[in-house]
Amino acid sequence: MSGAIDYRGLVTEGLAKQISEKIRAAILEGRLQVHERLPTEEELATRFEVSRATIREALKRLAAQNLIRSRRGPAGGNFVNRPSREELRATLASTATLLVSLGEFDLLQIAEAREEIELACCRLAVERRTDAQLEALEREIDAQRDATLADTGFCASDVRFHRVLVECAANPALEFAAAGVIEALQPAVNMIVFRFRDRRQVVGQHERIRRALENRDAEAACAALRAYMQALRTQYREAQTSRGAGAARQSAPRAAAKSRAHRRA
Amino acid sequence: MSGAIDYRGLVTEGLAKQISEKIRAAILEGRLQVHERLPTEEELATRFEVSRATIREALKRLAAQNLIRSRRGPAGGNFVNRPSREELRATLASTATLLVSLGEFDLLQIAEAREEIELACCRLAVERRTDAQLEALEREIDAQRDATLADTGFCASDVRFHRVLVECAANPALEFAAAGVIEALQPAVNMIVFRFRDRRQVVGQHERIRRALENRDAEAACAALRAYMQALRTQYREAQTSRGAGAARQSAPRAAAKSRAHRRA
DNA sequence: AACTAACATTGGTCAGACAAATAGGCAATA
DNA sequence: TATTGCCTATTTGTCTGACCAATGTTAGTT
Repeated sequence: MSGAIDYRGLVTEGLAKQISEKIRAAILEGRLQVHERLPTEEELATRFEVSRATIREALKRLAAQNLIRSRRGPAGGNFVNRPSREELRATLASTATLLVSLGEFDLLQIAEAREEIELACCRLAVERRTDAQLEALEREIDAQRDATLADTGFCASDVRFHRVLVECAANPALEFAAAGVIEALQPAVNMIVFRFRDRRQVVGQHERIRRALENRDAEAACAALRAYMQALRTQYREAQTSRGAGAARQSAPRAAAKSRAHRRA
Repeated sequence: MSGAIDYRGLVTEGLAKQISEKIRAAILEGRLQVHERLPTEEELATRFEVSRATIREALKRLAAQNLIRSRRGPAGGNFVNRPSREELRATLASTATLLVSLGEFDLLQIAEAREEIELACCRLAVERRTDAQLEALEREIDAQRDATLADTGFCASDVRFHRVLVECAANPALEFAAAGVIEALQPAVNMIVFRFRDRRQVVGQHERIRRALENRDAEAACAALRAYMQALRTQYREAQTSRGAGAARQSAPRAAAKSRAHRRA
């Protein structure tokens, strides 16, 4: 009969991977506290009965996830890291950017997701925004009014404006969810914006949003955000259609590289 | 004069890290296509003028991010990975779980974020849901009605129900944003739910949501979701207050471990 | 007391070797 | 013919042992 043997369950993964999983689990389950020091690499090698090179490969995996940091010297070693907000935001944004560059998301879908999340933020923000945040928004608006500002600088300021808007909602979890979606747009926006963006319109909508937050007027804030997103969507569509021919030329080398590549996996 | 020397720009980071960044950049910028094969470790070592061990540590960093996969043998090598949706969801959920376990997020904040995002999904879902998705929701509801289902199974089904709900919105970007926030709750919910969860109430609200999606009634769907979240919040609060004494006892060993740990960094 | 130099500890890198997996070719066998 | 066993080349996985580099400690010197 065919069910007589359990074909699965073989441990085929490398030692380094297994070890990194074990340490990772220890961190996630709290058996290793933040800022606690791991045993030295030598001792880990002894305890796991593998060589130090294998331990180091395992530790590199964790370091890549910012779960540990390492220092040399007598007081050195490998320490459990407390990931900072900024690092996590960067990780998230990088993942999201990768997804966009692989073509997993449509720009219009991202815009829709942004609209929904930022609308929620607007509703919460009118209650919770601080004066300092209002000033931060104002600073970005001022920066965006500067006609000598380069396009990349304008886009960066745009992203910062919306990041502050999300922060006004005073909900780290929502901030976390929004970070990927907002930052993922930046490179795409940068590619499009150089020709199509109407700065005055954008600044005007930013100004409307800021004023609505100041007056704690949720309706006005949402309306302004909707207008902003509507304009953004229109610009995307214009850019997409007008880039049709250029995009085909640009993507040709990639296709060639793809067929040349060894794809034996 | 003081500007004669450029004091910055010293490379203090390890070779492995620098190399992994270079390869990572090549992937993100499209110079390495998905499924394309990297040079062999030996050749990379030659080209970068480092040892193979260093190359391997660099590759491990990328492997930890699921950017590459490796296979042995003549047709083997290191290949650029196309991250699957499922892997990314797992990565996101793991990051979110870490944040929760580090106490970065309050459960009530997560609930608020979930409510906002899932409300948006409900509004979109009533227009876009498919019959297959309705059936998937129905299946989870049936599973949740089974009184013999263990608590962990009930929670898992609950998470799946809401995941399908998010999928109904037919927006991958929104799905991406929601994944972390929803899955981050699972372990916390598991810890709380064993005593406090009223299954019938949960199932009833799930049923209301499903029916509202079936009838494409956005108002009803949102109302049911709000009720679900309200109940969840109440349960959190009950659990938090009633766990006051027990939590103190549970956290004692951790505090001891913390003071015992070498925190020389 | 303050500075200096040697020392010990620990991660970072290197070199070379062998083990293990895997594809392809080749021959023996039913 | 089709299957099986075996050999070989290639590439990643792991091991060993060594030395380099950073850094806190400590003893010695001024």
